[in-house]
Amino acid sequence: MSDKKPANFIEEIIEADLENGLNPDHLRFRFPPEPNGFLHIGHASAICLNFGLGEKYNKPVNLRFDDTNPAKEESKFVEAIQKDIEWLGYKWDNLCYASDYFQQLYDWAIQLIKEGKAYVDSQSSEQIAEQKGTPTQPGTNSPYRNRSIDDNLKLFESMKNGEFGESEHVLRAKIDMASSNMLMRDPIMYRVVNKPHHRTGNDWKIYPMYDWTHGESDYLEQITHSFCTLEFLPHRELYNWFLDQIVDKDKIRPKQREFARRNVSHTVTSKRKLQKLVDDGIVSGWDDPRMTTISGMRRRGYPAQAIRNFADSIGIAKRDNLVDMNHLEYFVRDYLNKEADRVMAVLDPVKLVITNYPEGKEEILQAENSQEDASRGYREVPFSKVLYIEREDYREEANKKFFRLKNGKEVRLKNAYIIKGEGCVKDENGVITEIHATYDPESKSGSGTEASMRRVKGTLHWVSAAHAVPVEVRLYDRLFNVAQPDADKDVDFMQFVNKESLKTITAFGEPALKDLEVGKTVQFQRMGYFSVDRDSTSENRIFNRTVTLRDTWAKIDQ
RNA sequence: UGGCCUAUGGUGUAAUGGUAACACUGCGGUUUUUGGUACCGUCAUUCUAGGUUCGAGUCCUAGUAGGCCAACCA
Repeated sequence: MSDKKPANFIEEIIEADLENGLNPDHLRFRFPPEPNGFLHIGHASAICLNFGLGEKYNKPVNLRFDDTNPAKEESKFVEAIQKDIEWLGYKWDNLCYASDYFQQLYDWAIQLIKEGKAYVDSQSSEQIAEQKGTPTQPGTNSPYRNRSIDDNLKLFESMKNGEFGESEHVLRAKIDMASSNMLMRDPIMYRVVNKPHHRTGNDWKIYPMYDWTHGESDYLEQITHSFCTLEFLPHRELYNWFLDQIVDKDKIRPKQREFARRNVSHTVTSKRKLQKLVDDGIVSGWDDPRMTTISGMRRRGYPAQAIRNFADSIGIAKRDNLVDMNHLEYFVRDYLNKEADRVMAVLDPVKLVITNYPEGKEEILQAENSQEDASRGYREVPFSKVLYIEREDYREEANKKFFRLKNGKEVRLKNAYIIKGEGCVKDENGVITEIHATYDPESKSGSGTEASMRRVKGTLHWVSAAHAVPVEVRLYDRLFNVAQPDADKDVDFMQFVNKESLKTITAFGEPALKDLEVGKTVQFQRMGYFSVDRDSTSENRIFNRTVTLRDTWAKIDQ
């Protein structure tokens, strides 16, 4: 039993089982992905649930690949999925594959046939579908339902031996064609698939269906609690029926329970839709930083811990939900605020000339790496007469709500001096090409002088023009401009793609940017968090905007 | 025109028959060498109608709304 109060109904189920005599030493969970695609934010929630349970109770969690359909599955997904789970920071106990159980499943199927509980149906899939009925109408029995056990055995073996083509025969459980649960209407247990399997090669010509495989796999691994999403709720009856046929009373009987899938706004997670975004070139691939795949979020610079904190915070329940993307972003900022070093980079540069600063003079200033954590120390930043600042940080005139640089008013250059706006130079189109300011030599940051302590409302980031490092910056925004792009089945989700979800610019950064390694995330002060992309070369650093800072000025300015 | 699941602020979750709580967002404010962070304040008669009870968000009934179920997918 856990020392903590149950956080949700899933934990309550576990606690109740423990109180009713389940030996806590037997607790075991599993995460069972199908290796037919990349993991996304929805999977991340399920991973955090199952592996989180393992951590909470200090009990093992298996990673099991549900690889029963060689037509869709590939080993590259097996590898990608493992990488994603490891990146999230979880460790599985046993690495399992449903395909490891093919022989056992086959043997049990033979047993069911011998007990008269399964039969070979030789109709087309259309005929079988027709007899299945509808949710409001009962089904009818297959003409092959009462085939002799011997015939069933022989046919099933022939299926296994590859003597039939796909769809000629299937093995069905004999349950109840009139059940109100469609899944109990003689569900298919095996079908012929003429494709090599990524692990078993050509050993098998028949492959077990999900329902026949999943519960039995849980049983073989002695999983106590098998948690899945709500759409599997009707499968529970069948899960239990299959277990009833083979379970040994002295062993753990796994229990399936269901929770509501957790959805995040402004994104899609269906494999088909993600593929479409890739195929249409809307994104650069499955790990494009705009994708809410785990690999995409990793590349974007989202910390694994932020995703875990997010999953933890949204909880788990049974009602439909749509969690706002800004909730996820909150945890990204929350984590990065504490963990990311600060640097200065100017995204939309305009020249600032300090007119009273000596020509040719250079100073090396000390800049703190983090206001949140002094122990992270200081770095050196060069200062000189000509700098770059953000174009939006200067106005010739502005009201007093604008506390950035304007003519005749003072502002502080972060880690440097207090300056006063003196004017600007414009080109023939009226575009500002150069801003002029004077500095107060007594006001150097950290000097301890009275002038340096002067209270000035605005603080700007800057980069020395002569020392500026040009870097490519990819400004990412939400991929969709509506909360639920796929809410309406009759409306194409593609029309909600945000055309401005990526803007690529060249920014000027302080020299320290050159040394950041791929995957490192820093805060560009006042601008947001940026992560070094793997497309970077030694000459050209490329930064992905992970997330902006909260920006109350942007709202005021509107 | 069947069966099953669900319904608590803008969003997500909690309250296990006894004063509707927490987080995010929004709004207002304090602090600040990031208009960031931190901190403070503020935003709900729990889908509707009946019933049980001293007492109902919680239990019961009916309604309403949303979701799931008719792949040889998982």
